[in-house]
Amino acid sequence: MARKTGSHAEITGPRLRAVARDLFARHGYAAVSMRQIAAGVGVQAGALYLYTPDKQALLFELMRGHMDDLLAALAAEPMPADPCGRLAAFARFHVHFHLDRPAEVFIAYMELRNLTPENFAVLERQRHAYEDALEAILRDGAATGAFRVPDAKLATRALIAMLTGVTQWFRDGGRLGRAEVGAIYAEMALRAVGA
Amino acid sequence: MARKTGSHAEITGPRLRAVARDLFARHGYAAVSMRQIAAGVGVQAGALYLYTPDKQALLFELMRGHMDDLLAALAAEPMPADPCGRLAAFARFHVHFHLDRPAEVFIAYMELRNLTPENFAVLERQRHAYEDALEAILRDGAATGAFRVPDAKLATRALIAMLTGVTQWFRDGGRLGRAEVGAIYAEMALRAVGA
DNA sequence: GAGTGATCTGAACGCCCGTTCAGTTCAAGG
DNA sequence: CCTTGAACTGAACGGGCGTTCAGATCACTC
Repeated sequence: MARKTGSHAEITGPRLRAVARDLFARHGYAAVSMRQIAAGVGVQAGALYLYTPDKQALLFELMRGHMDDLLAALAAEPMPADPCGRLAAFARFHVHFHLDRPAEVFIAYMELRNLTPENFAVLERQRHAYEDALEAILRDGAATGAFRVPDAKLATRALIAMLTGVTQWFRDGGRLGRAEVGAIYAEMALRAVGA
Repeated sequence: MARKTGSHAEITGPRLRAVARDLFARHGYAAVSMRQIAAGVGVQAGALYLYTPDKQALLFELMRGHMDDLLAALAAEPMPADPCGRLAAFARFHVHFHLDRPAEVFIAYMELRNLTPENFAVLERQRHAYEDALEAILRDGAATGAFRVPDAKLATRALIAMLTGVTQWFRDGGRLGRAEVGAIYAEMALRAVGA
């Protein structure tokens, strides 16, 4: 009964990843079964293994892909020369990027402990690379006197936590729009480091 | 082979909760089995049901207990009269309280989606009550002109996310001590709202 | 020292898990 | 029209899941 009309690898593959992403984000990696994912794709569980070696790879590829996108998008973001402008740009970028990908963000922050140690190490490196970009901005600003930060590493983590938190409450169609929210967060970030 | 020497309900009950807390925090609720918890307690799985009606209740009681403690501790915290002093006190309180309970904090932020809807509603009310305490400080400060916050609700969530983030990186014996970290976070919180 | 009841074991219940694979279907190429 | 092979099914594998419960054990009371 296989090979129904209109079923192709080019459709099933991406669909698998989309379904897995949404289910992992909603219920958590450990609580989602391959059979549930298969049902969402519209296929039997066995067929999933034509598109992924196992469940762990499905999770890892989702998370690594998200971090790849994040790092690439940050690199492509136009950055002003002065520390204040750069911090504001970073904050707006971070807020907008994360608001555009709520499912991926949820997974990226919640499922780290479900990665194998080797896969976890890869993600840690990527996360570190991203944090380094912000830390560099803060160190620059502290050096030029634009910012007052007692500890650049602490401030980096504090700001990222603050900015990422936006995904936990923001809903489209609410009281505030994305641009508005991004601007307010950028302003709070600047003030937090004494700009 | 039951009723070994030295086995008592007063020991097994609390021990069950401690083991469940640590395992839930480390591996996640969905990934931990009752048999694993029983092994940690030093008992067969069936015996756990003398101390909890089911796995869900175990999770819920841990989370509700944590929020009860949080709200009670906040109520008992001495608060200055002026908004700046209150915000600084709140920030230091939040950082210290959360650093003292890393396992509970992890569970409280990661396992909300594994609660039944009724249990989730209870936790939501408690979380809301806690956020309201901070929001009241920000509104007071905004009213007296001590703070500049375009949106008190947004600022509340931003600050709580920033402060709670401390648990994700702080380790005892590291470069910075608890009091130091609490002071820096308090300073960043004050600046973030334009104090 | 007999009896009681709290405490716990160990086996079982029905069910779901991730993964494998022989076999079936069918669009496309020759 | 026949062959091929990509795409998929459906059943099975061994194992773990949460929960229940009859029965065993033993500190304690009287």
